[in-house]
Amino acid sequence: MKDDITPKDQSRRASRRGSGRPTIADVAKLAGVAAITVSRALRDPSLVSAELRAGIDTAVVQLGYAPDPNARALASSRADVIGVLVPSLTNIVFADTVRGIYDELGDGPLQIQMGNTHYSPREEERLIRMFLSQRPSALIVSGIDQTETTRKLLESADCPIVQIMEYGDDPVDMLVGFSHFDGGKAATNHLIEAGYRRIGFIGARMDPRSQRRLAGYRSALETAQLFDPKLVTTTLTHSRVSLGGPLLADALGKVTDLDAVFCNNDDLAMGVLFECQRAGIAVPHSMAICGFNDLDMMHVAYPSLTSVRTPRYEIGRRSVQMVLDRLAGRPIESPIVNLGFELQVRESTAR
Amino acid sequence: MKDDITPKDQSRRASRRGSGRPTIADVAKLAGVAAITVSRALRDPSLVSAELRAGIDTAVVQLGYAPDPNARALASSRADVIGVLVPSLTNIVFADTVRGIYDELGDGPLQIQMGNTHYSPREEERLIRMFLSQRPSALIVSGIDQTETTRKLLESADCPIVQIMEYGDDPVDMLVGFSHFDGGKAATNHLIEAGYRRIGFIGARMDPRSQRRLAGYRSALETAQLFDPKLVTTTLTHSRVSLGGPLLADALGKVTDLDAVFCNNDDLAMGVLFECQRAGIAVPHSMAICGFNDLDMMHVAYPSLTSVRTPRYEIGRRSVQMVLDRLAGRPIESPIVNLGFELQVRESTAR
DNA sequence: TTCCGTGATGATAGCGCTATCATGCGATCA
DNA sequence: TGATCGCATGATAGCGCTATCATCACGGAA
Repeated sequence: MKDDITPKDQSRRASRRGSGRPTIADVAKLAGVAAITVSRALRDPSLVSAELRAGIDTAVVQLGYAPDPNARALASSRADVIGVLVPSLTNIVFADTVRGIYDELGDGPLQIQMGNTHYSPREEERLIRMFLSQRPSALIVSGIDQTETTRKLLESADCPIVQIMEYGDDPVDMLVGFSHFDGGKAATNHLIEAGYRRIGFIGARMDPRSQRRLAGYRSALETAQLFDPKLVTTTLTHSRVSLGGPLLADALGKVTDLDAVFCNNDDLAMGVLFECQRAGIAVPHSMAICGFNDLDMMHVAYPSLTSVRTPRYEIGRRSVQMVLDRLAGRPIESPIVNLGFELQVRESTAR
Repeated sequence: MKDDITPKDQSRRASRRGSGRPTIADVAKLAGVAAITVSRALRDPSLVSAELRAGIDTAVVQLGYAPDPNARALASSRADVIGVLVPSLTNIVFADTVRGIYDELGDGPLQIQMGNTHYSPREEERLIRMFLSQRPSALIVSGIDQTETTRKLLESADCPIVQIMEYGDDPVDMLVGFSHFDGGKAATNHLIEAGYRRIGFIGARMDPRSQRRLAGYRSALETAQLFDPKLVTTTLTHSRVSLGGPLLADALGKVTDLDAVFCNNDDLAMGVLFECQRAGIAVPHSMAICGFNDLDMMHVAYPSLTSVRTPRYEIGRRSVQMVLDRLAGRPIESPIVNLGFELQVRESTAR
């Protein structure tokens, strides 16, 4: 067993470098064709006759050959990588979207390179520069509020770009999302129609999407002549369930007759619910609660919580579809896709 | 504005291929040194004299040069990429861990390539093969239950490997995690000590870690002579808050005098709490609830929920530290790190 | 003085793959 | 029948970078 060196090992051993793994040249030799033919057979079998293809496939299996993505990327100046930029990895909203992206990509050749911007436009710019140096096949970025420099970088990148999560009319290239303004407005209108009059807004980490939801909330209240700046309670710290209670307390400190809250997201809504339970505030009679995103927990909470269902997972899938269509040269129906949202009315807002 | 072609563009235009971006050769020419010197200055400035370094840095900035990671990987047969394999992207446990990994890597040269195994060992094997074809700098994989083939693949990979999330004495290379068996046992012992006697187990998607928590639960109950197979209620579907209620109902159908449940994770525990509220079951008097992981929501729930706090984020950071130490040739204190857990006793288990 | 070691720099030759152009061959057309 | 075309295959030359070895200047030891 100790001298079982294969011929390949020996030839490799003589060379100075190399990985020891079979290369396209090894496959070519075994199959009795030129390396370039193997390359073609692997990338697009229709370019090679059936006989050669069979021989090549056999050789590939026999050697356990796997193409080197780095060599491929260098030679073709195009990496089989999609860069994905999200502001947070732990925010379930983006986690769902990223899951949609992975699912839609399946076990195809495209890999994902993920970047976490931590809600920082500067960090986003740095990551985009870094990603572009790899010549990705496409870039998927969150939001539409890039810095001017970032936008120029994206515009001059020669690959498909998809901006996700938001709706807007001036994407760098393609866009898929929904209107946060409309979502905030719809939720607030629902509370108004349900008969609530002192409707607060509770928000954490006021990123651009949160700001737009707030703007929608404000627009609805102003139309109904119910807006009051004191109704708005926000903080810059990142959102979490345990922030809901303190923010509600803040809000009640400013507006004692508060009878409803539109929470910037479901975590806060859940925290508000717990705080109400603890403080003995009846939901929905004394306090209505509406969340945003409609996470799974919302419909089982007691009382069940009204929320705005957002198409997070679908956004991920759709963005990849658009990228794949573009890469395959297929026509894109529309470069701007609005996937909408759906208000889920439940016990927490039924007076 | 239409004829503003720079000299670089013109020379590039003459060549058949190329990206149009400045290369190391451009920097070298501008700085008046050889390409290899630029390469050295970029990778390890101490190899190059201060004067040359200054000139090179200037040229880099002036040209906006960024190294091509693909070319680098090809030439050095080592990509600046760490492969990370997790079973789920939306499970907050892994999201926290991945966040720790990203945070510890910071803006260093190493990138992350993430793979989602969907709790499938076969998929894990496929992804590891794919990752290895890139010659990653390191691999971080979840759990210790790889297939035999996968384990061999990992053992023969010539890069650091860290298995995370679990504790065991036979890692492929390095390991950082904690004992799920002990966690399950500690939680169950707490319930026993608190005076509960009919303690159920509720679990979803019984992956290996869940199985070990169940084994810990069972061990504790058997020691106390309280075990009864009917106490265990599990399902294979993936865990979510809305599964807690139905599972509790199942459990109560089998064991009418159930007085406590140890939930496989916090989502289920939260679902169980809501179901109790809805069904009018007093927590903790008639039903104790204990979760696992101690997500943020647990301590603000009403009543607050007992849980086992797990070092998810820290596992991510530590795994990267171990990888970086190894890559830098620094000594590793111990290849096996047990980060432990901490039982957080709250209202939901205080009879 | 001679020699060798050391450290900085350079020349060369790939890494494994693919873009590009060249070749050969049979089919098609006037 | 010869010109022409399309198609399958091959030869060649890089993609942008780094491993390896070569070179050179300098300083200290013998």
